[in-house]
Amino acid sequence: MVLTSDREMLSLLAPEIPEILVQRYHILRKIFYSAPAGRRSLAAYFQVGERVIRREIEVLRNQGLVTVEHKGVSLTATGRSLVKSITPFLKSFLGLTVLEERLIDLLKVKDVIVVPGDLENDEVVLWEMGRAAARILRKCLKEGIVLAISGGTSCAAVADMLPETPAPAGITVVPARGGLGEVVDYQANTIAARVAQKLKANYRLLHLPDSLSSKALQVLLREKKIKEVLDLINSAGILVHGIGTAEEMARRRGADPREMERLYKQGAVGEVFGFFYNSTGGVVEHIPGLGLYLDDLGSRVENVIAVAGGRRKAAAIVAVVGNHPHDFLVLDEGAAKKILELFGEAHNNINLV
Amino acid sequence: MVLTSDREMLSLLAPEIPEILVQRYHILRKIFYSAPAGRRSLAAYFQVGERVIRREIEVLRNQGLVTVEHKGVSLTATGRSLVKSITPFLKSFLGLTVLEERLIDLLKVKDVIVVPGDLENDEVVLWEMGRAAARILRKCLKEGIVLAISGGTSCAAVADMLPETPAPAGITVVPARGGLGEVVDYQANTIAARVAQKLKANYRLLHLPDSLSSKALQVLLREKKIKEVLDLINSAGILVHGIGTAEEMARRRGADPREMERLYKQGAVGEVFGFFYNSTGGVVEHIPGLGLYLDDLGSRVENVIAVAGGRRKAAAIVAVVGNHPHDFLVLDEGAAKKILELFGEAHNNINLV
DNA sequence: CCCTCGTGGGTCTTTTTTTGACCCGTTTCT
DNA sequence: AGAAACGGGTCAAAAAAAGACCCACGAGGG
Repeated sequence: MVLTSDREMLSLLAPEIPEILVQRYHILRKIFYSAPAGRRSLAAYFQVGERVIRREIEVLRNQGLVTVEHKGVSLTATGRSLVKSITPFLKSFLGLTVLEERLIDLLKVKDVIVVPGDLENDEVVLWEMGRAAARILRKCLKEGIVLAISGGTSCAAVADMLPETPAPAGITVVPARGGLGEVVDYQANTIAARVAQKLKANYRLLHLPDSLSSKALQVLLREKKIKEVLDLINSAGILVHGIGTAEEMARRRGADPREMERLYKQGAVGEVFGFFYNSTGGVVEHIPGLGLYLDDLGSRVENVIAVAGGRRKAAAIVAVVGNHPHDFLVLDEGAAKKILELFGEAHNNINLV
Repeated sequence: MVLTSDREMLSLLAPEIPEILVQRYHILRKIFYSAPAGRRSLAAYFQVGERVIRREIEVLRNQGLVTVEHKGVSLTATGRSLVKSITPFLKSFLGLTVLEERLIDLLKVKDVIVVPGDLENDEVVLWEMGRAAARILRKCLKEGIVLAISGGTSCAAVADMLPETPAPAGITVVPARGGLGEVVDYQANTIAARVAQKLKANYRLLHLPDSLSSKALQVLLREKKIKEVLDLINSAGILVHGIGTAEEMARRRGADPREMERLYKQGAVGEVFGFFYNSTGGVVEHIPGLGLYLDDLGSRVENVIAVAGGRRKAAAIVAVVGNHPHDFLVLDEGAAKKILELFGEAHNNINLV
């Protein structure tokens, strides 16, 4: 037998390590995002005994990674830098590197970032995905480029996690589509504005609902102001978007039972921008809307960053990303593993907390 | 704070790891060298409870690294390959890489290999040093070259650990000096013969005691057979030698108390080939002998490999190697750390079993 | 202002793990 | 044949981990 990586050696020699490492990292990461954090709340969060957390905190404090005050536990500078920089290493530990490579291969995309954890069990994963996507986003930024960003919690996380460091000049941020849903924080307009603010960039908004009758569309397209924004959107050089499950998105768009049934029969599993995709990546339905018009997503846009997490989105991710020339995909471990399951692949990875 | 290596990160996140790792590796290594090994003998060897070993063995067996039969515990193929290939990784874990770099810098040698463990506590370390030196030796072998090797336990270990894989043709192995001491296994002649056998090379022996009167020397030098061997020795392209402490070597050479006193007063700490070095590397005494005549060791020899281990040899190693253009130095962790102590350097490394 | 809530810390008991100390049957080598 | 060494089993002691609780403190809200 040939031992390839240091990680393998370590796991072989000390099989108990990965678990410890992962748990501790998760705790550290949680503290990173929600400091100051209390013992009890952490314990509740990870669904373990308080004493367990207590012990871990003690270790971490001895290591100088956290400080513990009356307000709760926070990270030291070392701790913060550890959370930020440990990912590549931890990833190899969790077998995420392997996951990423498999997904790049299966989905034919440029790059895949798998964030450790499961969005559905651990809200921190969402922020982590946001950070990962934000990192990619920043690398794609060029002077004078137009950045289109869609709505949803994933894109909101990207906006949240985007650092406020200086960006190239002349960037314009636009929402990829019109308004959808009720929560203002998750609407494309809101997110676009927040991103623009962080990048110190200009932004234009689309003050319209996403779903309109064809007639209304025709009228609005003649509006100069709206036309301008739409042109901007369609000249975007970067696109950041989430991915929805067909069912959920149909419901959110207020589809009636008949429409739902039709979608189901057509095998729709994923949705982006009002396009419903079946599992082989075909568009089965299209809700007319204002904004990015792409039946082949990303063919015109140079950099597309898709962000989605959670096991339940696995099929949707495959449907949407797997058959389009997306450049980047950011997802979580849960979704990544589920996708491999869908492809009938075994993944003998370390199972974690 | 900037985190440089994965090892640092791991040690920071899980400080209990290194210890586990090192202990388990040491056990594995011991089994590697003395399989089949019994629980009780291992426990006695490492001076821990039998049950501790038992538990470790269980883990290792679950990992498929060892098999346990009635004869004792042995390594599986995986286990063997682990022991052989883990060294670089483990070294970084033990901070040995740092040690090596410091020593290269301090002693001004081409390369330093530090073997984990302490020769004085763990006999396995000797074999490990032998293996390390043998590896270097094999790399230096070229067709038609003359290899001179001296006596002592260290060089014997090199001979033992030398694999019997095919070597370049036309190699001649010679003892670096005449006979010394009583144990035939550790005499240069014996070792040279064993090395030659393993390399399937020719060898010539020096059937003479190392210490002779000047008169006898003169006579013998005129002997053609002896002259031939001596010429061979002095045309050596590779030299493998151990390093002795001045005190020990003087005693072994049968020095009387007066001579001992003189050596002590002259500050002799190290010995090689009858040359006694003080701590600054000066030759303070020279016992005339037959063989390699080098007051500047290695000036004519292309590749010199010095092998020595144990804390008590630290000063000797510095004296001998530190001031000569030796190419390679193989030593153990104990000696390496002691040397840094001698140089007044702190070494905050992981302390092990 | 007090009162509540969440915080870290202390302490006790229970549970689990680890370790020590045996003994036993078998194999191996002398 | 017999001694020595092997793995394995077992039980009790010890240690470590975890659970459960209470306390004093301080921030924030009524």
